[in-house]
Amino acid sequence: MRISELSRVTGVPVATVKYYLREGLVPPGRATGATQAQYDDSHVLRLRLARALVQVGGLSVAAARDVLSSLDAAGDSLHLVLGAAHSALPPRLEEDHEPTRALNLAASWGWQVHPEAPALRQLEHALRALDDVGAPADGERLAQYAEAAHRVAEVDVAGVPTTSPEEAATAVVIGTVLWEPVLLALRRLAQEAVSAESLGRPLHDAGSG
Amino acid sequence: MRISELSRVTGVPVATVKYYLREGLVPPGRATGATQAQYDDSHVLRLRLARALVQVGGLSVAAARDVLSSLDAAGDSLHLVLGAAHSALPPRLEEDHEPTRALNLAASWGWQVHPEAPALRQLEHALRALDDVGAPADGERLAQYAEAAHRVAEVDVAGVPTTSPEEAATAVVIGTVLWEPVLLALRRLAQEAVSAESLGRPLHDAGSG
DNA sequence: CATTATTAGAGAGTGCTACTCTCCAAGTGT
DNA sequence: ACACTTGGAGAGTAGCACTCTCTAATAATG
Repeated sequence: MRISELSRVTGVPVATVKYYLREGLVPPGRATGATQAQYDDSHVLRLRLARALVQVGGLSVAAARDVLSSLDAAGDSLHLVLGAAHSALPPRLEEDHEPTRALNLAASWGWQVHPEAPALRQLEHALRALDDVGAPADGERLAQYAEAAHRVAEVDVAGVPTTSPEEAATAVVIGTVLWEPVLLALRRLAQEAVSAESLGRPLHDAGSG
Repeated sequence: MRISELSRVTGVPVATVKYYLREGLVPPGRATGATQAQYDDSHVLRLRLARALVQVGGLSVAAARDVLSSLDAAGDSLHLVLGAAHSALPPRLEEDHEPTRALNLAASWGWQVHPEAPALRQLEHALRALDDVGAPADGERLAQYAEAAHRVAEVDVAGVPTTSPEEAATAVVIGTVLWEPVLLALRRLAQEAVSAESLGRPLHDAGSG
């Protein structure tokens, strides 16, 4: 197919497809002439994945490129793919501190993590932000969060197919990046539901009594 | 204190403090003249909260203003504060579909949610993105996620103080927006830990066998 | 073969956001 | 008195994700 059909099938504007092509999110089509190229189903899938990483996963175009290219070159290790995905995910921290607290917490839960893991710094950053705001994280709440996170992570890892390295790598990226918004949406939904039954009504009624 | 001290104490550049003042994230100081104003501890706290919402929570300046102002006018209902926080949180969806699947799921778990809840549309959007990418969400995984999300939400709601409406409202915002990155970081950390023990080693070894 | 539409590719332009800089009269500290 | 700081507002900047424009080459059609 040509670029206009690729655009029509995916719903991504032609100009944007060209932009993604230029930025390397999508590999070039098979050139059949100086001003002509052919695209196939793999381009369709790749473009959709790129689009989802950017629009749903919240990755910048540059970050999405990194993740997608790690996906190409990753028959070797799924850890590299996971690392690439983690490095690409927001938030992007400009100033970072030594993740001492985060390391201690991870150790206290028996989690074996690389000391340079971006998630460690993200956790440290988030914890310090809670301090600054006058609401430091308490251990109990953190432990509950950690347990929930661990449960989810187990599901994530269990969901990775062992059929082929390519499929596995793609599944890791999807599981890491695209399931994240699912988790956030579910948390917010659950907050609503829980607050409706345990906070909303009592507080509403308590207003006059 | 004057603006330069406010800046020094919080680590936010004077120019940025002025910008936040202009945008209404931080209330004006008590004017003592045409070119002089006094700020106090409440301004310090407010500035830190604004900064955290923007830099850690990922809110836009406009969204942070909305959340913070809902916080001011919310002795009435914590639901309004929660709703404001949820509406302000990314991702910002431009095109949205009817959240039929999300509604069904919520109902199937017995979650009572408002049909117009932003989180519903976010969930619907995320589910469709998974479809597009050729990896539709399976019910089992969703159920596991939902259970984890529900557990976290219960902790969130339980952590809201009942001392005063102001404190409660602030706690809701902090719990919703600033604990979100904590959860994400923990999930990524757990993914690393779990994948190291159950994916990494086997796959590494299997490379040659 | 003539004509019209489409295309690849690259450069430039746009709209938006979050700052950051510049100014200046008014006020402060010594 | 006089250098220095401040509040406030307007203008400028940088980065990002597109989006438009242009050109020569090709495809489609009669």
